[in-house]
Amino acid sequence: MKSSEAYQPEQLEAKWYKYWMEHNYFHSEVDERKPYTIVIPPPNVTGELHMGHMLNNTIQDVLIRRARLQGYNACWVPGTDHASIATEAKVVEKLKHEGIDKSTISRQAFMQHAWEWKETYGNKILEQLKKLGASCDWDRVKFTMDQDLSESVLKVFIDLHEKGLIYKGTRMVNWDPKAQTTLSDEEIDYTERSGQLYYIKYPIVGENAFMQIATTRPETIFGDTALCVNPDDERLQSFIGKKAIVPIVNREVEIIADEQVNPQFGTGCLKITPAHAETDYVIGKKHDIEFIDCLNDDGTLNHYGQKYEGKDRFVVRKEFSKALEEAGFLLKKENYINKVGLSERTKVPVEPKLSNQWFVSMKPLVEPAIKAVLQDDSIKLFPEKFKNTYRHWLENIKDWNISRQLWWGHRIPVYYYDQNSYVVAMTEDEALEKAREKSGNHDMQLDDLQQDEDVLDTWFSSWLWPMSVFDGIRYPDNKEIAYYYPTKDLVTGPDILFFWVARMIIAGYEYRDERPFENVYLTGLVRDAQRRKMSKSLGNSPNALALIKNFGADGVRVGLLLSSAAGNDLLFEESLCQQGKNFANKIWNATKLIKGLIVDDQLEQPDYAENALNWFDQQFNATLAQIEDHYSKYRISDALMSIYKLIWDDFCSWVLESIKSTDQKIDKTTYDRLTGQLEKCLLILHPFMPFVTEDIWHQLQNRTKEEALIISQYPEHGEFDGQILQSFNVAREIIKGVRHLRKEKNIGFKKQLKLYYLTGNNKHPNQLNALIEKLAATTVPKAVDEFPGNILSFRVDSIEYAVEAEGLIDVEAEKQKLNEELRYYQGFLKGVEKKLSNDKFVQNAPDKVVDMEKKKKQDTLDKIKTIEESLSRLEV
RNA sequence: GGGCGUGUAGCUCAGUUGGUUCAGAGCAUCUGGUUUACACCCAGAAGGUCAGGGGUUCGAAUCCCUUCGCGCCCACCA
Repeated sequence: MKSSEAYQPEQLEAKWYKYWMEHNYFHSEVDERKPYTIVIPPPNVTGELHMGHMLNNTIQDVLIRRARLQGYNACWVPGTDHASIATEAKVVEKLKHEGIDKSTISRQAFMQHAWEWKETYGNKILEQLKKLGASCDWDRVKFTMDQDLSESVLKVFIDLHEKGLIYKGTRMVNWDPKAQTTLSDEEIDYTERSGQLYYIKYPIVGENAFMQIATTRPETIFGDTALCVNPDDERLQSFIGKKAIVPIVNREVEIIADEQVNPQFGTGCLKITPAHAETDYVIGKKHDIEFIDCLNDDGTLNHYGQKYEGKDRFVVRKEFSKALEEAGFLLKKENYINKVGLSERTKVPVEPKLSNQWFVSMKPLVEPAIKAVLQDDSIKLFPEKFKNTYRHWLENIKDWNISRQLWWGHRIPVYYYDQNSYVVAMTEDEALEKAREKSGNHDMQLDDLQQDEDVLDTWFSSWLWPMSVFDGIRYPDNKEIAYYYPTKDLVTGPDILFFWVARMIIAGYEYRDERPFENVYLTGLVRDAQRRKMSKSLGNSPNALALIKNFGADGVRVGLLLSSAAGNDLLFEESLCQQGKNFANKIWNATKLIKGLIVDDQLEQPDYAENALNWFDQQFNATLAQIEDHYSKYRISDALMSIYKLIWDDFCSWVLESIKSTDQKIDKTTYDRLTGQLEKCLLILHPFMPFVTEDIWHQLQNRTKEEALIISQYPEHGEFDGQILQSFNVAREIIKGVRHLRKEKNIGFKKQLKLYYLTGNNKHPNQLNALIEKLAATTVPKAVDEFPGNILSFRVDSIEYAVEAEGLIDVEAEKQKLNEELRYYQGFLKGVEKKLSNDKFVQNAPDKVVDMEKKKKQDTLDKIKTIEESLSRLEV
């Protein structure tokens, strides 16, 4: 059966991946070659391969495989991120299923469960990457909580602390009541939610009057400690300095004034809840207002909530607003759309909360990061448009809250020896030593030390990744970091430009005084055909492994890359992968054709074969130059498209069709050159489709393991002969012209046609006659002074060609067609002449452009002439 | 609210400093084709007022203004 001979990726891919691994081709060690390093954006250790990973890692693999072929010492370091909050959430969930509540077990016990989880599931995503063909150096797998990386993290914490850049402070932070930890600003998604704006009366003390306030969060009324109006608000000025009573709570609070209050919004009067809102906090601080925190860490109300104590904030909102209404304090409710910050991980609304946390002062660190990207281009962003976002963030950078109230992660290396005094140290022993010295109490014991309960933000380890994977933090002078750093390319999504990319740059300059990478390729998001984000809840995210199974890794890789310019979102459809798979099949079959040829030493090389092969050599070089240009601009999909067309159109449709013979016999010269050309195609395609190319590479010749494609040599792009390309284009147009006539007049391909062209025009590529004869199925193009009677003509450039067409000519139709053509060119000529007779044009336009216009005029005149001649022939 | 970006064929996008015959590619579509690499294919064709309007210029998809549409980032008003 034919179908069984089609390309079957599944077993082949497994076979070749194993082969590469067995021969250690992915492994890199320091040597005298130039390094080309990529560190993987470490996926979450809990993660599973999704479309975003596929895209992103395919691009990295393309870059690293190409570098390897170009003779660089290519090193792609894989690894995973401990992802503290995400992983901890999963482990908590798992324990819950087993009937274990996190709060009932010790930190130590929890960590044991978490590590078990990591050991069991942590390598899943890396195994999936192998299926995709990722040529990572698997001897170098790193995990952000490995011993060496953890020590690096602590070392940096200690160092920054010594530099005075880490401090502990009370700030309004984002609190996730479900995970019960703080979040950084970047870990919050704002979404619009329809809620209600409650208008509430606050009676004035000693008067029969009241203030109106508008709030979306009546449950925070228990924390109200002031009311505030704008000092310039004439309507409300008279209330300033008076006291109001918080309804139901019955607390007397002062009415103060501050410019921050917007008189236009709501009632113009703001209730101040300093412990539960950013603005209120600022105003509260400024006016020295009492802080009342009425919420528990889990989002329920505390004793300040009176009878609502223990109830969730949203339950209280409902119940308490009802109570206000019943007591006559609620004036009205309005529907109101406001933006609510949701925790990225747990999806619950974030609660602003006053909290004592660790921070990094960022301002003193950012200068080199601004310079590198925005001034001297030592780090390039692709696409460039992200520079703006990057600039904006860095120039307005805020201090980084790095403490998280979690267990899974790097525990903060701070040890308290009394309420307010602490030391920072790598180990307990070191801490003890320092604490004894600092306190003067030399009898202090380990038990007297209390380590900070919090762990560090995940990104506090990720920002060191390009250095820590080579152990460049602990040992700044080690050979590996000196060799592999700075890395070459970073491929990641724009969503973590601040989280991660910018911070890596900051850390790179702070700790090595050097950029962590040269180029940052920011991929777009993978969306579905309706432009929706891929998500589990929508169920629109295809299963990555199933895709690979259906279309082959090569097919999926190509499918993803064909339509994904840097920074552009990718609208994923399976048909893209189908296109990729079809391409693999195409090359597979081209190989089958070539392998099926029978070399006959007696045969001479036919002219048409030489024509085609000569042309393809030039075409290959010209295309390769284009491809290199695309790569240099990180236009990966354009590079792929160029290769796709080179192989499919140029090699298969033109070269193979040219050399094909009915008896499958072929001369040695042609055969050798043909396989050579296919091999060059395989080399440049290999980064995109590693499996099928490696397989064919070995099919074409019996190669030793040292000759594997993956470590072979990338072709240099040489000069190319424009003349050869130009002549071939003319020949190709002639062939297409004949084919077009055949189609139009319904002339079968098997009928050989007599082909003429008018003498007097010496541009016809005589040397390609054999090729034309073969591919257009005509006689050898014959130069004549005048065409014979019954012909159909067409023009290539300004050369007129004709095939004999006895009995096929509809004179009227031909005339009509020619007249249409004539009208078009006459109009065109008019335009050109008008331009040329415009003095201003001739004066102002560069000579080159004017000459071009003159040539245009001449060409058009020539064309008109031939058309008129054709017409006059028809008149006879 | 502040900032950035974007609108080109049915879809996804190229289109360098304004200047070749510049309006392009891939996919999808239409027409014809199958004993001999591939129907996961071959050959041929059709598709656009470059979002609308105005301006600068000898010349505008490209530069400027404006209207409309879309997207992203930042800050957030209780």
